[in-house]
Parts: sequence; C-alpha cells; structure tokens
Amino acid sequence: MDWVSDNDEKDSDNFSWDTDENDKESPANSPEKALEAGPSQPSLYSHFIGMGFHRDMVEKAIKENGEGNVETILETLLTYSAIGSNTLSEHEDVLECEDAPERNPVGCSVTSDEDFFYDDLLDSDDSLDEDFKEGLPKKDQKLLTLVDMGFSPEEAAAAIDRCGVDSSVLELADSIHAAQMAEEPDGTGWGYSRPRFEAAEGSSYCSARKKRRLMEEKRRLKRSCLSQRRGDYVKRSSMDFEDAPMVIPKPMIGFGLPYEKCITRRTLPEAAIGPPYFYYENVALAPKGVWDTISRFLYDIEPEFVDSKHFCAAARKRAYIHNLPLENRFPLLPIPAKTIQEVLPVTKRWWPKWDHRTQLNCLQTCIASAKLTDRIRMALENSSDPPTPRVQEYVLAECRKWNLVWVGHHKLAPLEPDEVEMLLGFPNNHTRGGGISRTDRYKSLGNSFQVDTVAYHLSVLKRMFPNGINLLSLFSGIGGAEVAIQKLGINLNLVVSVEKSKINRNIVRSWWEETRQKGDLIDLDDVQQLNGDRLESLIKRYGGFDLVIGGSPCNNLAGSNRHTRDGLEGQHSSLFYDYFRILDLVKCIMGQSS
DNA sequence: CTCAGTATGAATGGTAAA
DNA sequence: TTTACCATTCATACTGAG
Repeated sequence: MDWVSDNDEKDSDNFSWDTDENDKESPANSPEKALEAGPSQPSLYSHFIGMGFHRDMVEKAIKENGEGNVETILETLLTYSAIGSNTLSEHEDVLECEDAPERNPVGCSVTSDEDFFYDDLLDSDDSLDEDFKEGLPKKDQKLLTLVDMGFSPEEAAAAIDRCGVDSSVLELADSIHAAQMAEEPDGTGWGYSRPRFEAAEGSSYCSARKKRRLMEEKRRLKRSCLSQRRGDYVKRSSMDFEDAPMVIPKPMIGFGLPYEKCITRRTLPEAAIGPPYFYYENVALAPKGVWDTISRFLYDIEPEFVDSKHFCAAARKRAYIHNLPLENRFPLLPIPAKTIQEVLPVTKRWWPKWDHRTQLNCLQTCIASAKLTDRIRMALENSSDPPTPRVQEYVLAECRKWNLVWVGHHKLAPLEPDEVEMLLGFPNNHTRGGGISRTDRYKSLGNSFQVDTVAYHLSVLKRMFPNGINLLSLFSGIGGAEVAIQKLGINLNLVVSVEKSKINRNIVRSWWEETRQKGDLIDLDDVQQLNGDRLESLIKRYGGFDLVIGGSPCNNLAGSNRHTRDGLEGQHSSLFYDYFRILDLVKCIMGQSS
C-alpha cells in the first residue's frame, strides 16, 4: 500500500481541480536541489522555516553546521526541537505558534529545565569546536555534544550506556529526559516527539508558496481544535510517556479472529472518536519506538497487531491503528484455506516429507533468482535421497528466505504473481495487463494489504453504512482497501485515492470499471495535493468522508531493507506524517461543519 | 530508457543454555 | 540475569541485455 518507485511520470489527474494546477513544481526545482546547486542563505533559511522550525533555531543550526550540509542542519534542528520545541511558544508570538503545524501535536507543559535548555541552546557560544570533536572516538563525540546541549557528563554517559554508542543524539537526549522524569515524582510529562515536518526529503518539492497557503489554511481551521487538544493533553499524567515500550502480543491475533472469542469493547480516547473513522496500517516489526510514536500521533490508540497467517496461507505481520468498533466483525466468505498444500495443490505431489512448512513467510517485493533455484536443484541432485541433513538444512533455509514452493522433482520455484494475488485476497489478474511488467507486479503486490485481514476489521462498517461510504484512501497502492470494502458488499459512493505510482492508479481505475462501480473515483498522485482547501471543497461537495484509510510507506521500517532502514523519519516512511496531517485536517473540517 | 537478474546484512524478538 | 544462537523481514543498488 504505498509508493512504488520514483520513476513514474507525473500525469494530470482525471479530476480537474479549480486552482493550483500550475504551481506543481518538479523535483528539480525543489529547495533541496537549489541548495545543492549553490549556497544561498535566504533559501536555506526559508527552507527550514517553511518546515516549521523556529527562525532562531534555524539561524543557530546553520551557523553551527555551515551552509553546505543540509542533512546535519536538519539533524541539529530535530535535536533542538525534541529538547526545546515545547518551550517555543513561550518565546514566540501567538500567530507564529499556531502557525507551526509541524510541531509536536502533543502540546505539552513547560518545565523550567526545558527553558534552561532552550535558552542555553540559543545563547551559548562556547560549544566545543567541531574539528576537535571529529578526532575523538564516537562515544566521546556524542558525550561532548550532549554536554554542549546542557546535560551533565554523568547523565550523558549513563544515556550512552543505556542506549548504546550508536544511538542518535536525539535518542540519547530523549533517554536523559525520560530518566529525569522518572526521578522526579512530580515531574511534568513532556511529550517527546520530533517536530512533524512535512518536508523530509520525500515531500520537499512542495513549494514554499503552497506550504504557506497550507499553513494559513491550517491556522484558520485548527485554531480552535488545537487549543482544545492542547488542553486535553496537558491534563494527561506523565505516566503516558513512561509506559514500557510497545510489546507485540503473542499470538498476533489482534482483538480476535473470526469464529473465535474476541475482545469486543475498548475505550477510545476522546480525541480519537470519529467521525470520520480511520484505519492506519504498517509493518509490525518496525524499529524500536516507531509504533510508540505512531500511536502517540494517532490519538494514543493501541495498535492492533495481526499476522495474516490466520487469514491466509502466508504470514504478514502488521499493525493497524483504527477507531472502528469491534463488535460484530465478520469475515469475507469463502474463508481462504490456510495451508500451502491446500492453496497450491500442484505442489503437494512434489513436497518432500522433510519439508515441514505448511505456511509461507511474508510475501515481499522481490523473488528468488533462477540461479539460486538452480543451485538448490544441483545440491539436491548431488545428494542422497532423502538428502543429507546438511543439504536439507540449506534447502529449507533458502525456501524460507525466498518463499519457494515445490514444482517438480528437486525443483523449487518462487510464487507466480497470480498466486501472490490469490494469497493476498485480490481477484485473479488484478495486477495483470495494462503494460505492467512482472517485476512491477511483484513490487505492487508485495506492498499491499492482505484483503481478508483488512476486510475483517472493516466489516463493522456494513451495518453502520447501509447506503455506502465516502472513502479517503491514502497510499492506495493497488487498492487493497477498495477491494476489501467492495468484497464486503459496501457501496463506494466516493473514493478519493492518493497514489504516487501511475501503474497502481491504472490498476485501481481498471478494477473500478471492471466492477462497475457507480460512485466517483478521484485519483491524485501526491498527498501534498490534499491541502486544507481541497479537502474542504471535497468535504463540502460530498458531505464528508466516512473512512480515512491508508498504510504509509514501510520502506524505511521494513526489516528486509539493508540500506535505508532509517525509521519513521526516513525519506519514504516519514510520509506517515502526511497521513496524520490529512486525517487531522479532515477531522477538523468535519468537526466544524457539524 | 525499461526490465530482469543478482548480490547485498542488520535490526529485532524469540528461545534456550549458561 | 546474561549470553548465545536462531528465524524472520510490505527492500536497495548495481549490472547488463535489449
């Protein structure tokens, strides 16, 4: 359910908006690129201001890091924000304060300590020189940075011991704060979070003008909502922030499985209650702290951890945060078989006794190469029958790693795209045709929902909306949400679908036509297009959204990413903040009109 | 340019032994 | 309680053919 590749051309939407069509900027014109082209202080300055950072912070961060390194400036700003952003409002005029939508949504109380940190950050000119630091071991560098930031050497050292020398300065600062809070029985909780900057790299092509307009819109819309919410959060006890880190329940069955005993009641925080309903999805096994952060943004709702192996023959460990009721869920029929041998009967004939797998591992975006399967074939040919334990071990490890199935004597193969479609609950040939390549099918499917799992959670909507729903679907991918809702027999009166990949948009649109949908399908290619204006006009025209659904990009969270598993702040995964931004805007706009 | 093929670990959590 | 070992994982980057 997310973004697939960067190589999709921008095309015009099928829906023509009344404004703003021409100030879409190409990535080449992004502020980021402009920076790389040559140093220009005003542009750099306004770039970060545009992201919602305070001007004093930006000035200081640029001074400290030099103009050249955007990356380190950003890191510095994030660090400042994590430590001191909550005090910002104390130093700023009201307008600016409300104007900073990217700031921590959990408005927090202010302690004198934090004031101290912030003042110190702004005023101290006596920090150690960076050249000197570079010559030191990593641990000492971090230690000095933390001391520079106003922490005591003891605190800093303890934090490095706790979190490890490879932790970011931000994490270390966070840890020290947590420790301080724990020591202080009456300490006021502070809502740790990085500022919600929309413009991590992935979204930085939003023009400054657009951003300003968006901010104006937000300021207008959010003034009342924000003050209300801040009030709510300040009331919360510091306990909320000292909770043990998120633990993934075992077995991973969420609030319950079909035809089994389920949890049917829960208490949602006031701020979480709809309309609209919302449903957010991402990988369960994200780096530490990611789900804590996501949950905190999504109104403190506890994630529902579910492994789709309970719904189909392949594992898919995912977490879902939603505000849907839990009573009277029902599954899609027919219930899919849950073993490989049942689902792929042709494999049964060749399946050796010593391969005890009955289910597949997670369906991913890449498949095993022919070379690998041939190596395995050779290994089996050259072994005895049954193969030696050593060969068995090797073969089984590769089978599990690459989800291989038996298609002949000594012959293993990856799943076909059709089979992946079937396992994920999509109609046959859902991703086939329209010029899509085989690799792209795997990629789009690997990023998708498991339809039966999602449909089970969404089934409660059927009774509530007998006349159908208006759906806002973000990071739609190949339309897992739309397919699930359609299979549940819920009419789709309106679907606003945001998906970066043109290939995926085509898939959804042809599905829309094949299933003879009566409603309106509006597809957009960029979440940034959904600003306050557009949402307001859509909501006015169609009477609001009943469900906001989406699974934001997991690229930087997924375990299989060897290169850029950067967490929630990663280039793609930071689009989560756009999910939150849009959901919050929808809530505010709909809350106002009712 | 697209497409297919290929090599490329580490973070995380579980379990059992020390 | 600590340590070691094991299994799993919505991926990225590069290459070469067409």
